[in-house]
Parts: sequence; structure tokens; C-alpha cells
Amino acid sequence: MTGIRDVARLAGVSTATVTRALRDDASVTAATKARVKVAAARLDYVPSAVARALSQGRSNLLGLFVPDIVNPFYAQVAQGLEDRAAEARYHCVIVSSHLDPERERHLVTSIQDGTLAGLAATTVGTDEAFTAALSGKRGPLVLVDRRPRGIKAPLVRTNNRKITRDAVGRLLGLGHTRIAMISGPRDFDTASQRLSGFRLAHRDANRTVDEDLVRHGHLGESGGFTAMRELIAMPSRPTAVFCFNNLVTVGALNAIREARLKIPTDMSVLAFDDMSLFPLVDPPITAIAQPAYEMGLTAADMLLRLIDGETTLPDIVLPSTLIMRDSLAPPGFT
Amino acid sequence: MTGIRDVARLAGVSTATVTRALRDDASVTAATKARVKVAAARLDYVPSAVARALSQGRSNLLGLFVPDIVNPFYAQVAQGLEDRAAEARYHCVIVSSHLDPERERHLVTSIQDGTLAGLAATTVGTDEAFTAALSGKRGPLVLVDRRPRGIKAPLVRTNNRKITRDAVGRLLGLGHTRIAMISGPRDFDTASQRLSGFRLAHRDANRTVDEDLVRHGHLGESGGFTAMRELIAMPSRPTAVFCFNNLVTVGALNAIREARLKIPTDMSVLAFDDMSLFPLVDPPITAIAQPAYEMGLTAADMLLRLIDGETTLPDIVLPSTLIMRDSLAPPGFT
DNA sequence: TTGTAGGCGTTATCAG
DNA sequence: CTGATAACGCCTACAA
Repeated sequence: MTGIRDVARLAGVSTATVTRALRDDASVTAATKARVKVAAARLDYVPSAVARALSQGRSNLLGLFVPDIVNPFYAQVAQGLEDRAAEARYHCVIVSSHLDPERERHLVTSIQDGTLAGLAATTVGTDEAFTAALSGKRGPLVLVDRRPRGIKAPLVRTNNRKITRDAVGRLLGLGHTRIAMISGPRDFDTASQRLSGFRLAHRDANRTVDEDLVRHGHLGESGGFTAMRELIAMPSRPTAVFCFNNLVTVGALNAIREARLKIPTDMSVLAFDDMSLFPLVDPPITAIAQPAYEMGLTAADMLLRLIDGETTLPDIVLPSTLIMRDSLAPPGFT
Repeated sequence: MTGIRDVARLAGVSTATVTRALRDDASVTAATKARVKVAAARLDYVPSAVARALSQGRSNLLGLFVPDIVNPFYAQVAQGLEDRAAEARYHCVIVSSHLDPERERHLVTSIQDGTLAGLAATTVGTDEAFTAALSGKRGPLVLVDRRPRGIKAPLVRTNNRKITRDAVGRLLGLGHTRIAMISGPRDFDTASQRLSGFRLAHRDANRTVDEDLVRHGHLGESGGFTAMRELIAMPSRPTAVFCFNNLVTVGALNAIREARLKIPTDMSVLAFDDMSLFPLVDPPITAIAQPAYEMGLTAADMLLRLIDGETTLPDIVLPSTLIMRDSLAPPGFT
């Protein structure tokens, strides 16, 4: 490896001058600056990021922790984070845990071992050990989408409650009286916020929520599938369903298809989270679209500011939007 | 930050012994080992990965370079790479370039500046400067999916030609005589391999391909959309279309929908790359599924071996499979 | 404006 | 089996 000393020698200056020249420090003659740069170029010199990080006590790596990078929601968050990070010349270390506690632990060490300058995280919120470690330890931390119990850190999220209230309101307005909700784990604040919106919408319409119709703790395609199956099997089954997130929706759609029910005739479907293929599904799915990419952008911004020394940042709430397609109709509509 | 010296002091040993003890080196008494570990635990000591990397001349970071992490194909590759990397206690730096040359350049420096122990890359293959830089520079490199012209490095890819030949053969067997192909850029070897399979299938069936029906250089949803639009507008339009990849397929589907054509009655659709929602599209889309996750796993394996000192690795070809759904039918079938 | 020298936290070599 | 000590490559006071 060609190092700074080689450049210094070739340019006939000291190593100190080399760093300064390469940083375009004002206190260096244009002449020497040029000489150094030529030398560096001739030698194909690239400063060691590792040595620099050690010397400065700060790396140029941002961490992003997500449950599943294959989930398009998180992929978009990642892209947003990375785009903004790249502008600031940071790289991103992405850890997609698959909910594996071992992986989460590995990550925690990383944030402590100086690899990362900061971390943006969406934790599953269930692994106490992980969150404890996270909260106890050092380094800028930003939360994305939800805040695990007991973690103090700025959060970027969306207006879960309000958008849900509006969207479910539409369903009620269509005349549905038996609306199911396939909700996530009770300890996800996103789940409780969306559930709260669900209840508020009912209250707005002077209706009461049938608690048998709200299913808790479902996650992923399989969660959505089994929950929907149960819902379909109910003696008096719901005429509409509101799904907690994108994967749950996919699972529910599969269950509906399996039961040969027609959407929206037999079952209206409202999804939280949009997907690029929803417009092509039979029928096109009405969905609440979260600004996932912007969430990533924002998380990076916050992280950068934290790294920059700002000490307290407010939570940021980004607006989701309801995208009307064809999966909502009055109950029994043909 | 609590460092190794603190631990050494507390345990009453030297820093050398601390490293050894923490590594469970055989040459350390069980007793002192225990003492050191207790001390380390008490102080919440976490070795600096940066310092270690500098000292050892090797980081624990793998790089993954992809055009677009939001594309589920690449997301799956990333997940595979990361899963395998995690087993070996490596983290992954993911760069999703969005085809931005500036970003690509940034990445190239990273691989030169010691941040990364190795790099797995799917380059767009069009930016000469980037590939040149890549090939010239140091460090283990593995190619994923395709090989840009002139880059010497082991590659993990799929059996593009054969699977395409088989799948298009089905279309021919159904009786189609005017099959279109929306292909990618001519300089993608994946495009030429799939195109070659397309031609072979025709030869197998003693048919000749109508060159007007093969559209080159299309990428992404917009590429698929415009290509499909043109195809539909042809005086004697095709009765089937084979799409180069997942995004192109989505674009094509949108164009078909826009033209109010029925699949498969008016147009059979064969997709390269499967998507999780294809089963739910109207109608469910028949697709060639690439083992994207396994490609990531394999890429990580290769990288790890390269890092481990192995010098030459053979290319690896993984098999794709055709997943029959309902988007293929005889021409004009009702 | 430029050079000297010490330090960043580990690991590894070489004695003891 | 354990301890000093010299790298690793860069940055940054401080001095000139």
C-alpha cells in the first residue's frame, strides 16, 4: 500500500503538509498544494479510511438496522438513508436481522466498537436485551417508524392514527358495520396507534368496535394469512378488513383468494403500506402509502445532526396518504 | 471510552495478555483468562474495531454494490450476502447507486481506502470509468449476476440461456408465432444470454424470430412500459411477450392494462424474475424465478474465500426455475 | 506556510 | 505463560 509518507517524499514535503494539501487547507501555498496533488495522483494514493477513523475518533459509516431488507418498506427507508448519507460522504452498513436476536447483538457491539458514527434503527421491540443494550450504549441513535419501550432517542414516524382514522372512516362511510382489523403485536406503538385510529373512526361514526374482529399479534405473510383465515371462518364474518402492514396484506389476500371470496364484493380490503404491484392486483388494492423513502432521508438528516453535535432533536412526523383503488366497496356490492 | 489498558490495569496484567485472554488463546492460564474477562465485563469493554482493523490490516466489512436496493431481486441478494457474512462476523456496507456515476466513484474509493475487506458488485456495466477503476484496484472482488466487459473476477450468475430457452419453448409449444421480447441493454451479458435462449427456443421449434419483435435497451418500469406500448401499437401485434426482468414486466403489465388488453387471451406474458405479488396479479403471472437469495449467499462465500487467501475461484452458475401460473395460453384463447 | 512529534487503540513480535 | 514495545497510517497540536 502506498501511504502518506510516500506522497510526502515524492512531493518533497512533510506528511503534515500532505494531509493539509489534500484537504485544501487554506494555509497551504497553491504551489505546494499542486505539487502534493500531483504526487498523490501519480502514486494512486488513497488515504486509509481506517487510520483516519482511528485518528479522528469518528468513522464515516452510518448504520441502519431493520427487521427485513427484502420488505420494500424498509428497502425504501434504506435507499433514502443511503442517498442522504452519500451526499455527506457517508456509507451505510445495513443490518437486516430477520428478527434474529443473535444478529441484533452483533449489531449492538458494532455501534459500541466504533465502526459506526451513528445508528438508525427499527427494532422489533420485543427483545429486551437488545433494546437495553441499545439504550445504555453510546453513539448517536435515531429511531425509525416506531419506538421500543424505554428507548430515549429521536424518532421519525408517520401520522399513523390520523391516516387510519380517515381511511377506516371511508369504510364506515361505505356502510360497513363489521370491519375487521388484523393488527400487529400489542407492544408495537405503530400497532396501537393504528388501532387507536381504527377505534376513533368507529367513534366518529357512532359505531362500536366488535372486539372479536380485531386480531392482535400478527406479522408477516403467514400472520396475515392465518388471521384472515380465522376471520373468514367466523359465523358472521366481516365485510371489510384493515391490514396492519404490507406483508400482512399479502397474506390476507392469499387467504381471501384461497376461500374464493371476491374483493370487494365479499370483502373490502384496506392496506397499510403501499406496494408497487398493488395497482396490478385483482382488483387493485386501496392502500395507505407511507413516505418510506422520506423517512430514510429524514433519519439520515437527524443522524448527521446528532453526529455534528446537536444534542436534542424533536421527533418528526411525516404524512401518509390514502391511495384509492378498487378494493373498497359497500358491503355486498355487486 | 474504556480501552484495553483499563482492562489490563484492573486485571493486573499487560495489554498483550488482555487481547490473548479475550481471544481465548491457548497460551493463557484459565485463571488469568477468567480475571481478564471479569475485568472486561465490569468495565463494559468493547475492543475498537477500527483500531483492530488498522492493526491487522483487514476490516470486517463486506461491500455490496447494486443498482437499486428497492428492487426485490437485489434486496434478496443483499439479504443472502448479509446472512452469510453475519455468520462469519462480517458486516455489510450496501451501496445502491441508482445508476449514479458519482456514487459509483465514491464506492471505488471505499474499496481502496481499506474500509472494505472485499466487494460484491453488480455494476450497470455502462460506466467505463467505474469498471476500469474497479478492475485496476486492489481487494477481493466478486461479480454478481453479470460481468461487465473487461472485468476479471469470479462471477455468480444463473443459467439464463437454458431457462429462457425452456420457457420460451413453452410459449412456442402453445402455438404462438409472434412472440415479442423486451430485452435489456445490449451490453448486459444477461440480456444477450436471455436473448440467445429466446433465439434457441425458436430454432428448436423451427421458427424464425421476427426481429421487429425484439426490443433492445429497455430497463425499469418505464422501459417496459414504453416498449410494450410500441409492441401493442404494431400493425400485427405479438400474441405473447417475454420480459427481460421484474421491473420491465411491471411496466409491460401497466401498458397492457392501459390498452385494455386481456392476459392471457390477448397477450401471454412471461416474466424473467419472480415477485412475491405475481400470484395475486390479474391473472397470476408465470415467471422465471432466479435464486436471488442463494446468489447472495454464494457471493459471500466466494468473497470470504478470496479474503481467506484463495486466489482463483471458478464462476458459479445457479439454476432458475419456471413457475407456471396463469399468464400463458394459446394465442387468441378464450 | 511548513515541519516535528506524539497519539489514536490494537495486535504482534520477541524476550523473559 | 506473560510483559514490553514497536508497528498500523493518519491527524493535529505545537514549534519553527
